[in-house]
Amino acid sequence: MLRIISTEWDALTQEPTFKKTHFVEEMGLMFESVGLPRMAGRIFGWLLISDPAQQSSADLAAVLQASKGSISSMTRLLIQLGLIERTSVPGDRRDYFQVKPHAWSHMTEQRLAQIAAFRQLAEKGLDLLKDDPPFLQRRLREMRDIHAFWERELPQLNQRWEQEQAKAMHPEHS
Amino acid sequence: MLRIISTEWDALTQEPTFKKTHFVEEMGLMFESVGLPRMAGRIFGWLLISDPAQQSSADLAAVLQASKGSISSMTRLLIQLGLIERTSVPGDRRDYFQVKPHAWSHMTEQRLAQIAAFRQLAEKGLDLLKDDPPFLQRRLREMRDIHAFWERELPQLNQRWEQEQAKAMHPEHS
DNA sequence: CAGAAAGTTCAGTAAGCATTGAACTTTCTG
DNA sequence: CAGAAAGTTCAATGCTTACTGAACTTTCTG
Repeated sequence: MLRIISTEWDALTQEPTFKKTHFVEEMGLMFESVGLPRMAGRIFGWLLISDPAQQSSADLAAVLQASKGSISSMTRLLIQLGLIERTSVPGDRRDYFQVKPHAWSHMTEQRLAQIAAFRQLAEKGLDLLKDDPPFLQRRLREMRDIHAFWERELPQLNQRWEQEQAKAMHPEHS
Repeated sequence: MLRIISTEWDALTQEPTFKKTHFVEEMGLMFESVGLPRMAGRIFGWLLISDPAQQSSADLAAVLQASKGSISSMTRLLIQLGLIERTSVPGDRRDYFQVKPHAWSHMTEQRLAQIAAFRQLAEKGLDLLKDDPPFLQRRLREMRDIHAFWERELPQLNQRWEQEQAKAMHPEHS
């Protein structure tokens, strides 16, 4: 049996190359640094470089050496975060997962919700200090104002990104 | 002994009011939701509403019911994050902590570093797929492009904020 | 409808990390 | 310089939470 051993031909074997494993692990660490489970990062990382782009639970479990249960709960989390989606194929009992197009805009919305929460908390704090001298309120005013600023500007920026994307898709309209 | 019991007069007793405790706890949860230790959030929360704005380690330990060790390591973390700073008073052995002015701009820089890391990781991934058909590369191109976009735009937005702030401080120059 | 394959749930385990408390170091004071 | 107060470090602990594996449910096939 001839077996081609190369970092380039792993599409044939569907075994992750050393470099690809490394990429997957890096994404795992990245997710951890943002406070998300490492395994969620691994799954997302693999779905970014896998061939084909759609991978079943069994595929993921095999490649990432993880249990079915872990794959199940982490894919659920990733779907909830809006980073991946589930696709099904007629005549195939299995579900497939793939990274969701425009996943990152969705991430921006999540971020925005966080910013809004911080602004609201700052306002609660200001209410507690409403009878205190202004210089004691400064800390909280700064917190409130900058978050209100981001809350105002980020959606606009996101919109601009989406417009630019649309333009890049139809360059003949420019 | 006459003891004034009121939610408004706690500046005299330096005991946190129920509402203030609640604020502190909320900030703790907020920090957790961003992947930071809850105690760091509590400290930061208290420093946002304390009177005076400067608080010693002993103050923090007493108000937050935490150990000296915990205060020590969490203040170190907050300083490293750029959220608080240490101030010393001549003729006073103690160190005081206070929220750092413009702390949030510093947070933006941290965020920017994260975005840059994501863009770089996307580029690593693209390199792994450089011999694959373009449609397999799309996932990573999108990730790379949007992060490059934020990397370009966020600093500008931050600059605009700082300018607006400077203007608000010297309205006579407008 | 029986059997099998796919997927989910959940109790138990393991690992990581915040937190404590005690020992240690540093810094100031009389 | 001795003593005390402030602050840091670090080993041990407890808690949270990711992860596993087995039992269970669902969905498809012959």
